[in-house]
Amino acid sequence: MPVPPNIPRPTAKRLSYYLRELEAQADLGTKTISSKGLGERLGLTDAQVRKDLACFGQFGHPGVGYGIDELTGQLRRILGMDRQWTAVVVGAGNIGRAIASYGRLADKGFEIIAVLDDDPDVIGLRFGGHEVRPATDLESVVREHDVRIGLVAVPAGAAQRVADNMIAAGVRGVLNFAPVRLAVPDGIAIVSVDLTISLEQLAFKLTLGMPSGEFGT
Amino acid sequence: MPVPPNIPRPTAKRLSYYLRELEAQADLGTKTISSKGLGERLGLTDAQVRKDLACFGQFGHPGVGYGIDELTGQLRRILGMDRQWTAVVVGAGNIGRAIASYGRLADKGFEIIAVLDDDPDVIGLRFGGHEVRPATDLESVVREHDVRIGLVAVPAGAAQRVADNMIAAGVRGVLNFAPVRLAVPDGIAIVSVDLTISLEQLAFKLTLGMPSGEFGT
DNA sequence: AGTTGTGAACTGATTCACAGCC
DNA sequence: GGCTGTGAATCAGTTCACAACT
Repeated sequence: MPVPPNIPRPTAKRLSYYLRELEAQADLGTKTISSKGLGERLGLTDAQVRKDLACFGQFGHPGVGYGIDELTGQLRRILGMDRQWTAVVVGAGNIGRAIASYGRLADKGFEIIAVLDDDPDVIGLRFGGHEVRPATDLESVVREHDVRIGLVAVPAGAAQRVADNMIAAGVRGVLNFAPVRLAVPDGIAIVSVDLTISLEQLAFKLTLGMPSGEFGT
Repeated sequence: MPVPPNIPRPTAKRLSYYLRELEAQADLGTKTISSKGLGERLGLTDAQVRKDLACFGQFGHPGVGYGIDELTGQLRRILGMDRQWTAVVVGAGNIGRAIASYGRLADKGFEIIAVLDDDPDVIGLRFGGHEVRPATDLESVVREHDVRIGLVAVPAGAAQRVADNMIAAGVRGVLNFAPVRLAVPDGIAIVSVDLTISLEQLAFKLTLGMPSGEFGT
């Protein structure tokens, strides 16, 4: 079962949540979980869970449920979490520092190769074991370590330029924390996280009294 | 036009992005924008933009487009961005510090009333003008300032407990940065941001070579 | 000509419901 | 009895296409 076929977008979003929940269950020592059980913990129907997982093969056991270790392994493989990912952070402001200091990333297979900034006052400081290097090192860092992922943690005004530089240097995917939409060429993956927008969504739910659906928000 | 009717969920998610883009355009001095223009900048079709906005009334001008100031005002009102929101941050680790120091929030109408933590080594430190207070102050802070929003910036193991405390104290919406799904009672809004999941989604796109759709990811 | 607002058609996702298996 | 996998039915969101307006 080498490459999965065409996956519905909403399914793709839920996969990571399945994995997170399965790992939590594994820590609790549970060995098996049903689509109903998994769905309940995630606010999904049992049918939804089964349909999602069935996209990739049949790893359930009728009458029993899903083996947690087995399914975890499958999901890790599907999501690409069975390999190591290399990443570079540009921007050593508040967000960049928080990322650099966030230990859990390494456990999950994301290795931060370097943290860069162009502010001379910041270069040389250390965060989470990374000494901040000059932004001009970007290209050599990416090339030498074959870095695949770039994290944009600079202010909005610099974000597009930084992303362009990353991509020019060879990065294949960008995680953007700046509050702008970045234009990227075809074939480059992008995901954005915007604190202000998350807060706005929350405020909007509050003003409306919306039902608390979760995913992707 | 007091309360809007039932809004499709995907529309609700896009609203904040419309507002962000409109504000960016306003800064550039543009006065008017068409559904096509707005859609292009956000990776949406013109029809999509019009349908979304039409949910709330008719603020477009045939042959001309949408007045940027006018539409910005409407969206601010719809999203609840015309009022001030009060928030409290619990957890003064990496993420909590980054949030406390993030100046842009105040501009957007989100006022951080206090930053709390239960670690004696951290209490008393200052971040972004906030002195970290003991976590036991939560209830009094929320009651005294009628705080509506709670930001959970603690490790996974403490997140549910902190959220429960916030809600018991009177908070109405929770923005969760911990990598767990929080259970909240009906009527409480919740939005989650999980760095690991964002990175996983990105890695997944990379392994698949998926088209770069954007929203909610 | 350019653009909005909207019903109708279409596309895609979710839920239902049940056969087959443990 | 409990559970999965899946075709069929339903539901929701998007796109189309066009009348109305400037």
